[in-house]
Amino acid sequence: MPQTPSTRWCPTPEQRMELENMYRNGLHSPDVSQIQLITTNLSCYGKIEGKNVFYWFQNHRARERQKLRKRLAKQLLGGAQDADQAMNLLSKLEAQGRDGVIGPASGFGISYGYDVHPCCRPLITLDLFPSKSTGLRDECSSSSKNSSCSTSTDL
Amino acid sequence: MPQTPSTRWCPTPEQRMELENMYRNGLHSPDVSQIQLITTNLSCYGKIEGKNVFYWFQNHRARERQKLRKRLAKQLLGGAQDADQAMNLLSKLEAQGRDGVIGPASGFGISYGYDVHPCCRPLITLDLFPSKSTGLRDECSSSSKNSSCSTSTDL
DNA sequence: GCAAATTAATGATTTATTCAAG
DNA sequence: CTTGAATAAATCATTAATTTGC
Repeated sequence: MPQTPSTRWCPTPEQRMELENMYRNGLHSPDVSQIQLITTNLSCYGKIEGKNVFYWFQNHRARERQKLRKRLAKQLLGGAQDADQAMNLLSKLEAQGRDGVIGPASGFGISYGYDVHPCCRPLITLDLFPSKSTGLRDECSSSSKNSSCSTSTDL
Repeated sequence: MPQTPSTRWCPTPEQRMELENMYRNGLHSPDVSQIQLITTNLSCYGKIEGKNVFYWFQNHRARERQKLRKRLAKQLLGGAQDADQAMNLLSKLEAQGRDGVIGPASGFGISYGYDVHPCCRPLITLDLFPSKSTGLRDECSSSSKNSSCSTSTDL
């Protein structure tokens, strides 16, 4: 390697402070002209380019969000309230389901054997969607994990 | 409210993950039999009913659509004024950077004496986000702490 | 105190999504 | 069904903190 001539931008404290202030003040996704303006103004503190600003905001958004999300996810593990108005539409569903062919009898409308087993295997890619995958991308990568689990998959 | 009378379904992380995976894999609108199958399979992770699955997909569709729509509206409408906005961001930014904005920032190299700000004044609250504010729903918006500063916004 | 080694932060790239146009 | 536009998520890579042994 020749020089490794400072391959990546390193914000000065002033630059960082300004950026953080802007973010805190509500500027989370600056558009191009805003980025240009920011860049111009921050350049007096040191070398900086538009893409640096762009990346900074992108990374900051992502990391703030991930930080926040982790906290919420770990703390909020439960929370049920509010009656479900769902019943209304559910009737529609049930009606359809009745006409359906699959379930032996167990309509999925109400009640169920709910035991919170950590037992089953991922069924993510079960063959639920037959009409989608005509080779645009590698849709169902992996998959085929169809692990029983009471699947009366008699499709 | 120590009771939370289980009025509303609360997906387990596994259930949510599975649902999101299915959605991502292209299943946006499962029909009744698919919903039945999903419900049966996910029930091993905890209590779940067909209507929950149905509503989950419905809400997820709506929510995704809203998210994206918001974004588009923000960019296209907000930037339409200058006609310069709806560009490819990065290419523009890179071009800007390559053109050299100011100079090789002489003086922020390795020495850790970050006292390099004898030039600019606070530009934190410059008028970067005047009327767009992107605050369609989240963000704190507000801002507007425009501290005079007389930034000649001469970009 | 100081550097080599290790770990944590964070800038920059790549990848996978989304809905909508064509 | 394919492609366009635009991320945000995931990942890679390099810089800064820190730990450690001397």
